[in-house]
Amino acid sequence: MFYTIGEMAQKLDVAPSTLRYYDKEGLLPFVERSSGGIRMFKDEDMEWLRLLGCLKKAGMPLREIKAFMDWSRQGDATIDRRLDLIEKQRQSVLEQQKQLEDTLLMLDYKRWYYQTAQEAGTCAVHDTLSLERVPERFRPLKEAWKVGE
Amino acid sequence: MFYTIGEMAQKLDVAPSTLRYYDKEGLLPFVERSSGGIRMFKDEDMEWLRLLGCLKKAGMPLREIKAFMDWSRQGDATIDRRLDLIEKQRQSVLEQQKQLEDTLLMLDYKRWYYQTAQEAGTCAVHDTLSLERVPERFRPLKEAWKVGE
DNA sequence: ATACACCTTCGAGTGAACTTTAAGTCAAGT
DNA sequence: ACTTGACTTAAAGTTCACTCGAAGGTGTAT
Repeated sequence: MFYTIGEMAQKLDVAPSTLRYYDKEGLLPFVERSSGGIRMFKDEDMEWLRLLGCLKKAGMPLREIKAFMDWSRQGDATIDRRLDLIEKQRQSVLEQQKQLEDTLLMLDYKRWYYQTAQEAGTCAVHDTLSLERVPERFRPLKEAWKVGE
Repeated sequence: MFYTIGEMAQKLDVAPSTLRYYDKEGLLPFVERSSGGIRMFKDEDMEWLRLLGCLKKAGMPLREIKAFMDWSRQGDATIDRRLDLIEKQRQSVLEQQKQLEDTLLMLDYKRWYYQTAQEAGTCAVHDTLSLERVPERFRPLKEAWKVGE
């Protein structure tokens, strides 16, 4: 079962031009062509494309994704390098998770801040708010950051 | 206590040119200048800059961060819009967290895959590996994705 | 007073990841 | 055979977030 670039793009929710761009950059060396030159995507191609999307969302640059792809095609001699790359990226994801947690706490604080201000009709309520009326989870944040407005 | 752009950049671990760029884009309307035109950063400016860095790492474009900054300076009439923006970004962070968790599971699988391959000296071990020798946490992944190489 | 490090603006350049455009080809339906 | 819509390429354009270079000003130490 084959798909055209448009069908595959729809399945993956990306623009066809994006897939052409990836192909041009050598990230899709496996896609076959019809006699007329039209790309024919297979179901198994989607696995690699999903992995690609996953790595991309984790912040890996296309150049590194390509390196991984190239090494994969070179066989067992590149296992070490591939493992290194995976571990490097894994570390990066762990750091990003920590970062997002900090950001979420901050956003939760801001949300509470503006919800409170909305009810009062003014941000000025926060000037006259004693510390014990600030939810506990936000207190370390206020101290470490002194986040006001 | 005032800091020059270089000192502030060092504190925040960014390039001075980055801070000048942010200023040019209207993200730092509060920085004062000496009589000679040199930027004088205050300690409290760092709070906003840290918030900025936090939002940036959460994927918020500078244009939206600027909107938030502009609204903040316009006073209580913009509380609703600010709350909307915060909630939108909070939602985006929650989605990113889910995404990173998926990616981490995938990277953990790949790590196990290549560690196993490294010990065996070849990726071919995985062809002859029965399903019950694949760690349990990776099995749903294999099924949903059929991730091989 | 002069040296020196660091500051200023402005405009141009960079790199990543697409996206669009133009000119043309392919394949299916009538 | 012809129309139509989706495909092809190459090259140029876009957006984002910086980053750099040139030419000149600032401020402090000696």
